Amino acid sequence: MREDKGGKHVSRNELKEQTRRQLIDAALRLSAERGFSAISLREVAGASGITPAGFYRHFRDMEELGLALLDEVGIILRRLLREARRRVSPGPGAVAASIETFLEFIRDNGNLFRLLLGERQGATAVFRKAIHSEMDRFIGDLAADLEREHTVSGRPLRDPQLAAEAIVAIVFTVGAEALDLPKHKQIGLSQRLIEEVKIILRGSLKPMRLPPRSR
Amino acid sequence: MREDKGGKHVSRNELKEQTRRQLIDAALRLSAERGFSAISLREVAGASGITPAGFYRHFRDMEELGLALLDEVGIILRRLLREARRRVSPGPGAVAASIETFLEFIRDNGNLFRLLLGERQGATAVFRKAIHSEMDRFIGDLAADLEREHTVSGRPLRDPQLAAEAIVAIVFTVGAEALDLPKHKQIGLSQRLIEEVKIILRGSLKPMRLPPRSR
DNA sequence: TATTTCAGTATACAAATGTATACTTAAGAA
DNA sequence: TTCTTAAGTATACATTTGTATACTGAAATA
Repeated sequence: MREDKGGKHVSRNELKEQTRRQLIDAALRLSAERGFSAISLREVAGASGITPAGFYRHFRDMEELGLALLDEVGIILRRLLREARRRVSPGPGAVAASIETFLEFIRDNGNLFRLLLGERQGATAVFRKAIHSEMDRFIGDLAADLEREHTVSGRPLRDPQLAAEAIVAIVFTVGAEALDLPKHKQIGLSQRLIEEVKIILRGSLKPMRLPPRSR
Repeated sequence: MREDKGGKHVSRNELKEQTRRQLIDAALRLSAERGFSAISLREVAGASGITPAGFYRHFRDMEELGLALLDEVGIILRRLLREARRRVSPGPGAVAASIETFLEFIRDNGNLFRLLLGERQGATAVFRKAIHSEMDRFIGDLAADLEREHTVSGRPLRDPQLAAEAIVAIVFTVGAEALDLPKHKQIGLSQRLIEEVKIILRGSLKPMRLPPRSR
């Protein structure tokens, strides 16, 4: 049995949960460099301080571990939107503030985002599907937010879903670039990102009613 | 030695080039399912009909093979823009036509695009860098095109580079989705894609000069 | 206290991997 | 024609991989 270092009475479930976390964290850490699909079951087990066979007490295989990681991504993404809603008051400057919040989250959870972005095409079909539904959910939530709150000078968006989709595509693409950039180079990136999101919002506004033209 | 099937006089260089192509094609074919980083040197060699050691007569390792694949991607991308310029006359409907051209190319070269998109975060740093410069080049070319040609009702774009960046992000993101979708489901996707690109172009237009407002 | 449960260990094995070495054999040069 | 070059082969080896089996010992349960 695996011993809890120093401690006494540790419930079995607690101990198991603890090991599970180690597996997840180790996988996350290892996948940062070469990507999740390139790391092996044995590596993860080793890095978590258990034997390869022990791995199977927690996950059937690496794919199942991967799905567990994706669950975490989902949680982070939802927290991200909640947080942004809490901190960012609508009005001018809201876009910039939201983007900053997003980039901050990306920095704090780099490895998770790397997983999300890196395994989007690779890996198995199950994996891809899981990632897509996570992204779709995020897009849907963002669309709802946009619909509810985003009106520029009283004009609502014509198609919040479409705008959300475009914004997410760009924000994630640029976010991925930001991930392996030294911090001082990220500033310019976030500026560009903000501009691009504004472009999308502007382009999504319902057209102004033009004053009737005299002929 | 490897024999050319049936034929007689085949120059050594020809034969080598032929094998090289087989390696490249095999790698492309194999990487379609699990992603390039998941395929082995032996697999590629085997699928090309040569022994593992023979591989080294062409590439130092898998990474070098990968870079050769990326070169091909670059060629395809440049051909894509050239073709689009040739077939699509400016004016209304140009966006839709360009997108259709793009999606067609993606379908015809699915595996190459999969490589480009799938390995964007994974793999080694060298790889990532190569992909990024390929993409940047594409963005630059597109920006030049936009600057030269895109004026909607006489209004030019404020920042073609920014618009191009946003468009490429979206087009590639959606294109990646399209890759593993049955053909009949791709139609809706291309509609959405067209809409989204239009949003960006609209949002990028230089603001109209408003008629002086009476106070 | 006696019994059961189960997270983790120890060991083993076949398969696949990247690479090194010496070789064959046809094309090309002398 | 003889000699050289080099694309591809044959073989071998140490590593790493995923997985199977029997096990240990502490926590949970009765």
